[in-house]
Amino acid sequence: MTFTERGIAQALKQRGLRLTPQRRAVLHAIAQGHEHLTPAHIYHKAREESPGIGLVTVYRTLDMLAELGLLCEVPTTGDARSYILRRTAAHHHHLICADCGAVADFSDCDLSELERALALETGFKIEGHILEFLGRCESCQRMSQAERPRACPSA
Amino acid sequence: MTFTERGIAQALKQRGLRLTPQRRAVLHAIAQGHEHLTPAHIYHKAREESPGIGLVTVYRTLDMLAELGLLCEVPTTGDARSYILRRTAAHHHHLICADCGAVADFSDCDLSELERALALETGFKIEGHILEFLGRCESCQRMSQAERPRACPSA
DNA sequence: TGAGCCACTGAAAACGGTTTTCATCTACGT
DNA sequence: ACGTAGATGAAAACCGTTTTCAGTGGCTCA
Repeated sequence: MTFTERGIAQALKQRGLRLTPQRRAVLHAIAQGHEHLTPAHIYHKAREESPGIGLVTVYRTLDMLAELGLLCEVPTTGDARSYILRRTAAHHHHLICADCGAVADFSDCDLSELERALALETGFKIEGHILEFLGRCESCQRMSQAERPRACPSA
Repeated sequence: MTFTERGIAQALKQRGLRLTPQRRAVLHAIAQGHEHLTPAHIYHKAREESPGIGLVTVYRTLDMLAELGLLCEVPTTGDARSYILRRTAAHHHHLICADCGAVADFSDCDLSELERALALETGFKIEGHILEFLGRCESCQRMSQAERPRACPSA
């Protein structure tokens, strides 16, 4: 599934949903963004195009897009949820800059071996995995020499 | 660092902190639990031992324990934060049952190769990773033949 | 033993993100 | 044009978390 307006309009229509100006504004806001996006973020961007839009509509649209599989909700340890564009329908992962939120995608994880071993060992039926790398992107590396406490799930 | 009352009491004392009955109750509640624990969860369990305890104290104690490195906050896509016991000081990951929340630990992830490749490719300085497997534990597999929509980050 | 300090506590209020409710509007097929 | 179901925005409700505040109690030092 590609992220084009026509494709999306079609996907909506198939389900009896409509592509309204507000939804368009949300889509554009998202299409511009290349990092993690919080609902508030998207709300502000969308207001530039559609000033009357309410935060509620943004939430509703995000839910809808997530349901269509066009957005991913990213698991976080923070307070606010965070979405990212699902650029490809294929399985992929992210590399996230802890400072500026920039995201790089990658898809070549090979965990099938590990999955098989774990399934055998634990009796779990494994249905998926979350894999995210955390780090600092090039430009943030340059800027920062400040120290910062690190959370738990890391090597 | 091991999860014994004496060890913890000592760790607290070192920092000028105290092991109060309330904190003890929270610790016991956590020690019993073998799955993901939300603050509310812990609160209810702790009340059995220390009925007067307030939710606030639970939050404070959790913060404290996380700071001491005894708990991990698990990244989630849901609303409520979730903690798990940090059984070992070593780097490790989790296998989580989507139905009942049971957690199995494992530690033999080998992502260093992938990390190196990504760092080279993207210029990121990689500082850690999140790896969680989602699935269904043995007993939940047996119980369920109900369908369930699946979230995005999965294979 | 008493005084004072400081960590700790619980209740209540504040807070911020998200969801629900409701009356109104509007896009779309006919 | 018309009717209808989907969509909208404002306000209120909700829920998890944090802050504030007054009070308590353990510890150290005189």
